[in-house]
Amino acid sequence: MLDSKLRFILQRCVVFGQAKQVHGQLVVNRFNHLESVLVHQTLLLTKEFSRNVVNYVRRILKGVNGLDSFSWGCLVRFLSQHRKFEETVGVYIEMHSSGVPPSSHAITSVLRACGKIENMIDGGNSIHAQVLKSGFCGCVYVQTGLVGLYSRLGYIEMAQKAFNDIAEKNTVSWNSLLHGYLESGNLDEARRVFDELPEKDVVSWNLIISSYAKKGDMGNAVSLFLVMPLKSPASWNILIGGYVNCREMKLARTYFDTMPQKNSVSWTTMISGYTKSGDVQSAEELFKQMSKKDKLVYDAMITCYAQNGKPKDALKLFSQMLESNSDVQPDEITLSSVVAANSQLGDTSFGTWVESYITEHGIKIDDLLRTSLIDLYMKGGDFAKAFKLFNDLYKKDTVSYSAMIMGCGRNGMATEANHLFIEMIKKKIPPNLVTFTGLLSAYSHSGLVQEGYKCFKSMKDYNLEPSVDHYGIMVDMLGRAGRLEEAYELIKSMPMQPNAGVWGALLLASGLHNNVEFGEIACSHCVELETDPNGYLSHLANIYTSVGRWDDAKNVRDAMGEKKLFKTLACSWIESSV
DNA sequence: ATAGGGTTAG
Repeated sequence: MLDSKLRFILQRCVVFGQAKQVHGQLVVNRFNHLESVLVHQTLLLTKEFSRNVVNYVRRILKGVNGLDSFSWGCLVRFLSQHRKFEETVGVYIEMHSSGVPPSSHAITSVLRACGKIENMIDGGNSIHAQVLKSGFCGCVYVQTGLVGLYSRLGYIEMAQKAFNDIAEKNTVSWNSLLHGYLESGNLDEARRVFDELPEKDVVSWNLIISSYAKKGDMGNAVSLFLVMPLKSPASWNILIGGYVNCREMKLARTYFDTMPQKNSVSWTTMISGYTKSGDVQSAEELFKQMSKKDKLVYDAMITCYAQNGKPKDALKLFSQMLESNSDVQPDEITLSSVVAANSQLGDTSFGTWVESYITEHGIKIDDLLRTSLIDLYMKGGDFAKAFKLFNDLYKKDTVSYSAMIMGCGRNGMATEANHLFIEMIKKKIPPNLVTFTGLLSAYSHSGLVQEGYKCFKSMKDYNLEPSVDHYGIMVDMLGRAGRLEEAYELIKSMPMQPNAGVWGALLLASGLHNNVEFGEIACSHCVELETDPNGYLSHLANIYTSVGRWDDAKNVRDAMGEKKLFKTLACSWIESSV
């Protein structure tokens, strides 16, 4: 009787944020057995993740005498719900080694966490073994947790086996299996499971629809969407996401505008869609309309600016994010975009700021953030720092190698670039177009034409088709070396239309070697391709001057600013060059 | 159990 009254009072107190005072009273009055209620209530009422709450609960758990399976389970579940998966596993292990038997909540939560961590199959297996010993092997929730674990880690046969063992399967069990087939890419089998599913709920529908949407099969996605009996906001968001992936922003917008209950996922999806299609203005409009902005929306908008050549706007928004006293705090994802923005501005000093910010706020530096820092330091010429960060990478990949090689390329460090390239090939890390941009510019800056040529030719060995930019670098390299004829031949052999950059490289080289013939050809193309031709024309005029053709130089200078005149000039040059 | 944010070139 007393207990139930106390329980009630306790709950009210926690609601009013007085957990700590109540806890003191409990200890003084030796009502320690009620501490688990306190833990439970505290965690239940904590909607946002809070480090303080976790520390507080852990302190209580450490102080509790005797086994409190329930409280530990609450904490494990809390961590898992807030996506702190490594910590979930850590606390579970701590609980286990304290001799506390796991509750079913603890098991399902830790299984979920294992499924979200890469290479956690061993951990998952040992928990599976514990389940078999624990007496929870007949519990649907735990068994379903096992299906989910194997599904997420990609062991679909194991998932199917765990599923078969469930005596009374519920919809969640079915959905977990469905998820497994979708993850393994077996859409046909997934569809079979879906069709067999006795009581489809909104998640079953969302799962199958999202797999069609991910594949870009919007026809199937929409027709299922239309017939599903009850739509959740997620259903709408899945469709919007599907259209975003197909770059069908108009259609995405139609669904976004018609959906009855937009949530912040809907807004973020739209903003990142506009980011990818370069429509900063539409993204900005949506962002401004949003009333309650969460961290992910801020991230999306900062990235939008950073990826669309507006690094200053990215930084402005970032400082707004820091100033707002709400609960949006930057993390490693925010910072990777912010660092990228600073790289564009060439502000290396920012690196120092970020690094101290990271230490102060306990943000973990992951490989993506590290890669953006590498780029920042390489651009700023702080090679020692960049190489240190590079060596600290947990897993070096195409992007991080390319960032290094690009940095070497910019700074004419051909030996280092080549060394890095050989290393990545040895490690079977596939190079991409960016890698070769870096490599070629390294050779170009060092005047290593032979090596550059070989490198350019080798692109096809990696199934890479050189882009306009690669041709541009090659033309620049050959041209600087005085091999203008070859450069011109290369341009003529291009499978795509040369752009102003390519012709500009030839023009520049013609200037370096006072070559009128190629200078005229190159200039005429540049003039055709660009709206403002004066820079090119002045280059050409200089070439004429350098060979003593004063009249021609004067003609060209007169033509500057007069569209008609240079058009006629351009025509005559093109004719004469054919 | 389903839906949203990140790094390398131009």
